[in-house]
Amino acid sequence: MVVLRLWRSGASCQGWNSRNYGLQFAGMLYSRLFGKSVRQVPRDARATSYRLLLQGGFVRSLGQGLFTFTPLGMRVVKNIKHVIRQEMEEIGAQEVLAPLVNPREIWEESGRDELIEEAMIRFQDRKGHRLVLAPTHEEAMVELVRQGIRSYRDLPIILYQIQSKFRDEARVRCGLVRTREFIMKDAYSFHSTFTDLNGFFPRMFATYRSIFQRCRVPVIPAQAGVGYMGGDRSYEFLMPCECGDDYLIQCDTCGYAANEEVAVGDCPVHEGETHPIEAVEAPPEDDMRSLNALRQYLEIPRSRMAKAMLYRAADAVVMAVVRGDHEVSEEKLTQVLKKPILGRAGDDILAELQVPGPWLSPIDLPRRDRVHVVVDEVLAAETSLFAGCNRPGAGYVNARFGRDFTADRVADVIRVPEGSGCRHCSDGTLRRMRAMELGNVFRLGTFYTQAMNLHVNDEHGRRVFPHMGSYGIGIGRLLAAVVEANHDERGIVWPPELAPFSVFLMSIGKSLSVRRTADELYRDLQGFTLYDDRYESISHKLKDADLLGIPIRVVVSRESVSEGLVEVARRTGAEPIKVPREDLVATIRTLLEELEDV
RNA sequence: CGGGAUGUAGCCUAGUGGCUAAGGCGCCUGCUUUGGGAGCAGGAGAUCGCCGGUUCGAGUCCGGCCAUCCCGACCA
Repeated sequence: MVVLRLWRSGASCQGWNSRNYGLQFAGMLYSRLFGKSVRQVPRDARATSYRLLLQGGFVRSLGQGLFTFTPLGMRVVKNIKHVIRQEMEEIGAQEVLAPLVNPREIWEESGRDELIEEAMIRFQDRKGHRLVLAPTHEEAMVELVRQGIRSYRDLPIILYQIQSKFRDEARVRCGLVRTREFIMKDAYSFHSTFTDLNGFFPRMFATYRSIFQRCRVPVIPAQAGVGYMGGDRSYEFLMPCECGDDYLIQCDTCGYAANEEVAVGDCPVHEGETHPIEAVEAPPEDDMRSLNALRQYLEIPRSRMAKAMLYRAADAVVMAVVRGDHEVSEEKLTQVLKKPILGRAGDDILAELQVPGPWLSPIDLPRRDRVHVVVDEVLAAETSLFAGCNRPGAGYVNARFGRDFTADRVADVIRVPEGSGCRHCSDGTLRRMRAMELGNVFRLGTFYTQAMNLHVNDEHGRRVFPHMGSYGIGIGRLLAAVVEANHDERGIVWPPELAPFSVFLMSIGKSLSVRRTADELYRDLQGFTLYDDRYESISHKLKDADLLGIPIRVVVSRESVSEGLVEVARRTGAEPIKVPREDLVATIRTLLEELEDV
C-alpha cells in the first residue's frame, strides 16, 4: 500500500532527447531535471529552511516575498496538497476555487475594506471597476454561499480551496516563512446554529492535528487573537522556531498554551504602603525628552511607572495604561473594547487632545471626556506609582489608581511577561518562545453573514444568519516548517509522504555493466525514483543525495553488480545494506513502511 | 514605517583615487577520473545596482534613487 500511495506523484516523462540510452518512461533523470542543486547560496539566505531549499533546487526567489517553486519543490507542494485534500475530504469538505481578484464592493460590504489598510492591494481595471488582490477569501466564500443556499436544510456546508493570496506585508521573513504572495489552504464552514459550529470545531481540530502529524511538524495548538478576521475565538497551530514571528506562551507544568497576544497569567504586584501623591519636577536646566527619562533621573524602577499609550479606534480615542515594564496587547484591548484598534494615535490626535506624546498620563488629562481610559488590572492593583501629568518635565510619585486617576474600564490588557504564574494550574510558570504559525482555526460566528446579509430560513420559518468558521494553512510556510523540523547537517530529511521522490538511484563508475544495471533498476522503480545519471564524481552524487533528502538511496557499483547485489540505504541512520537485485522492490517497500510507521 | 547592513560574471569573494577589474565555484571544449563536492589543458562570461556630482583620472570619494537581507514596529 505504501509504495502504491507514493506512485501518485508520478513525474512526467523525461528523456525525449536524452543522451542516456534513450530512457523514455516516468520517473526523473537528474540530468534532465530543471533546478539543480547549487554549491553556494546567496549570503542573504540565512534561515536554515531557506538555505536548504535554495541549495537543493526546490525554490527560487523572484523578488521580495515572491517565490517560484521549481520541479522538485513543486512535487513536495503537490504531496502536501494531497495530504491536505485527503484530510479535508475526510471530514466532508468540498473543494472549490475562488478567484484571486475580488471586486472591492464585497470588501466594503463586510467592512474590512476600511479595516485592512496597506496590506491589501487595490487597483482598477480598464473600465474603472475597483478590484483588490484578495488577502483572504471570507468575502468571496460568503458571496458564493449566498448565491447557493436558501434553507437550513442546506447546512452545514464546508468548502475549501487551495489558492494564492496576496498580502503586501510590511516585512517578509526567512524565505518561505513569510512571503507576500503565498499558497494557502483555506476552508470555510457554515452552520445553522452556534451549537453546530461549536460541535464541528473539534473535528476540524483533529483534522489539523492529523495533517501536521503526517507532515512531521511538531505543532502546539494555542489560543489566539482574531485580528482583522473578526469573530470571537481562534486557535493557532504554532511550531516553536526562531524563524517565526509569533510568540508562544506555554506553561511548563500544565501545558496551557496561547499566543502572546492573548495569553493570560498572574503577575506579582509590589508590596508597600500607601503615601499621599506628590508632585515632582525635572531640574529646569535639564532638557528631558520623556516621562521615561524623568523616571530614570529619579531612579525609579520601570515597574513602578504608569505608562500610557494612545490608540485610535473606529469612533474613539483610547488610552491604555499599563506598568512601565509591561507591553500593551492591542489584541486584548480590541477584545475589551469590542471594536478594532486601528493603530497608535498620531500627532493630529495628540494636538487635538492637548497632550504631549512622550509625557502622556491618565492624571491631569486635559480632555478626559474625549478619551476612553482602560487601566490594566495589574497597574490598578499597584499602590505607589510614578506617573506623568501631561506636561513636559513634570510628574507625580506615590500615585494610585482610584484615588488619583480613574478609568472607564479596568481589564487585563498586557502581554503576559515570561515567568508569570499560570492561572490554569497551581504552580506552573509561563515560558515565552518564538514560534511559527502554521495553521489557524477561527470561530467567526455571524460576523460576515450578518455584514453581508447571508441568511436562511430555519425550521420555524425564521430568518437566521449562519454561524461561520474559517480554517487556514499556509502551504509554503508549512514546506519551510517541514524543512526546519526535518533536516540534519547534511541536508533535508523529507517525511516519506512529502518526499519529491521515494528513491534516489545512482551508480558508481562508468563500467558499462554497472550503468546498464542502474538503467534497468530505474525501469523497475519508475514513477517514484530520481535517477542521478550524471557523470559526476561519486562524492558529488552522495552529497546531492543527502542534500535532497530523498528517503531511500540505491547505489549500484561494480563490486555489488558482480555479486548480483545492490546497495540500499536510508537517508538517516543505519549503514547501507546489500540485497539481491530481485529483492530490491520488496526491500524498498519494507523500508518505506518502517519510515511511515515511525 | 523606523534602525542596521550589503550591492563587483550564474554563485561566493578580493580590490581602501592611478595601467587592460583579480581569484574560487559553476558553465563550454578535449583528455583523464569515480565510495564523500576529482585532475590537467584550453575557452566563454562584468556597461562594478541606477542617476548625478567632485577629480587630469571613480569599482573606490560625495549626494540622490533603486534593490536585497537582518532587527524592530505592524500583521491571518
